[in-house]
Amino acid sequence: MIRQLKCKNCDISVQTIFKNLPDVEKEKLDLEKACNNYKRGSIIYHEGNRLNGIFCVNSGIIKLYKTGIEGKEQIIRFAKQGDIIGYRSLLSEEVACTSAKVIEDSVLCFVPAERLNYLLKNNPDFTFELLQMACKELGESNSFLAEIAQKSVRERLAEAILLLMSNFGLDNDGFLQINLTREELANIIGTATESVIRLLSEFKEDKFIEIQGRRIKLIDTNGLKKTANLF
Amino acid sequence: MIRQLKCKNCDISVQTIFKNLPDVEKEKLDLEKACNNYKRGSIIYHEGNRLNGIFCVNSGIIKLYKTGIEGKEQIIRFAKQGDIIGYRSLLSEEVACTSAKVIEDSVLCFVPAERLNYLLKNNPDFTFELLQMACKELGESNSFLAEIAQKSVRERLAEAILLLMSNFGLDNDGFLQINLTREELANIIGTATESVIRLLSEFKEDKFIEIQGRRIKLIDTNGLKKTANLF
DNA sequence: CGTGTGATTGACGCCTGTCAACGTCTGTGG
DNA sequence: CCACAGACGTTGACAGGCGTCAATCACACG
Repeated sequence: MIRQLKCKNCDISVQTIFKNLPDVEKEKLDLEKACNNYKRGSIIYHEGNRLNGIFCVNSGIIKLYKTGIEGKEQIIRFAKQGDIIGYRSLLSEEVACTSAKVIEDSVLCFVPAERLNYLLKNNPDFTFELLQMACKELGESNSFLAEIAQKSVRERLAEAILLLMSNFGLDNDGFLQINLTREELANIIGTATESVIRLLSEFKEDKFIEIQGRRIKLIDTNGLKKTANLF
Repeated sequence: MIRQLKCKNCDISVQTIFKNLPDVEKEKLDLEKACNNYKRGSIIYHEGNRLNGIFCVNSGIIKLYKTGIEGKEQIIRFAKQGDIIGYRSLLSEEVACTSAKVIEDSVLCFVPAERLNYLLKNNPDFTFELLQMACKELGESNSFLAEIAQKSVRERLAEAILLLMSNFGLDNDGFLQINLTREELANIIGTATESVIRLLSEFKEDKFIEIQGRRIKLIDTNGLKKTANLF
């Protein structure tokens, strides 16, 4: 447990779903929520768990994934500063359809289900914003589905790298601001680790990227776009 | 244009998202909505269109799909009696991310955006139900994503047939109550038409199904479940 | 220094997409 | 009523993308 963060003063650059709540609601929220540190590798919740609240990401990166045949992970999405996780299961009143694992040390604020339900009942604007968020996520999920179903592994990897760029950005040296293992990259696009390794080497030869361990430096995004069949 | 259907008396067996609205709201809805007949093959809206309302399916079947490279369709989902379509784009304030095409003659009720927004603003319960629906759909989309990314074409086809069964049911003779072309089946699971044809023949030889033109009769659902790696 | 995790490379072969040819059926127009 | 076009279904041949297996290397950590 770290010092309690105050929603009212929450100064993270990316705003959260709670940003438009009146101050009085934020204060009530502060009284009930719990903020915690999570180390890389920690599991926030497992697929099949029944959640009793949602988590708001104050810092760090979480991966949400489903476990398929023989334990192979399929990464569904990432959550970073300002995102919330667990809301889908809670709202649809189903058990969690993904597991959530920390891939970069994180601080998460836990909001109990009762408080969320209270907000939903008494703040129509809040509910509407959540609805909008869910619809956006649904659109992304649908797009991703079509990509995976129709494109080759090479195209998908190029596109995944571009997506990671637009989600997490580049640092001053042009490196992706998220570092994944080869296996995690493979689990985003649904392929084998070895395939990712071979294709990354090809992208390097094609001068699209440079590689330093897990860090990927973007050199030629247009080349990647062409490879991914995007225009 | 067919005779106006009345939400208040809407007697379709599957209830719609509007079911819990107070009668007074249903009456207002009736004054503004427009009901129409659509023939097989009609396009309701195209990917990229900006929608100015949503459609409620009174009867028939609609397919929602994205168009990929070289015009290849990827079917995202089907909508049948009681479902609504177009709400995702409208709520997220984006252009339509799919096209909607009639695959079985349909009657659709069109609800203008202004009326929907009015309902969202004044009926918190309605908004919440919509939120729940979006979250459920998101869960399905995520599951489907993992299936497609990780399973072989054979497994996916078996699973798709089972999904169609649970969505549309069987008639008295055990036939799926939805008839798709081989190409449409292929576009659900992201494969080539020829592959679907070959695999359907195999499933027939394995005594999982029987085939009469486009109609598929389920014989051994457990066999299909095993083939799909489901338990 | 041993252990474990992750990265890499090579060999191998099957699944599956593509291309081409042909059959079947339906609706349309002469 | 027949010819024809067009959509859909089927089958075969073929190649190559990509998954799998196995061996080796690199690196961190206790």
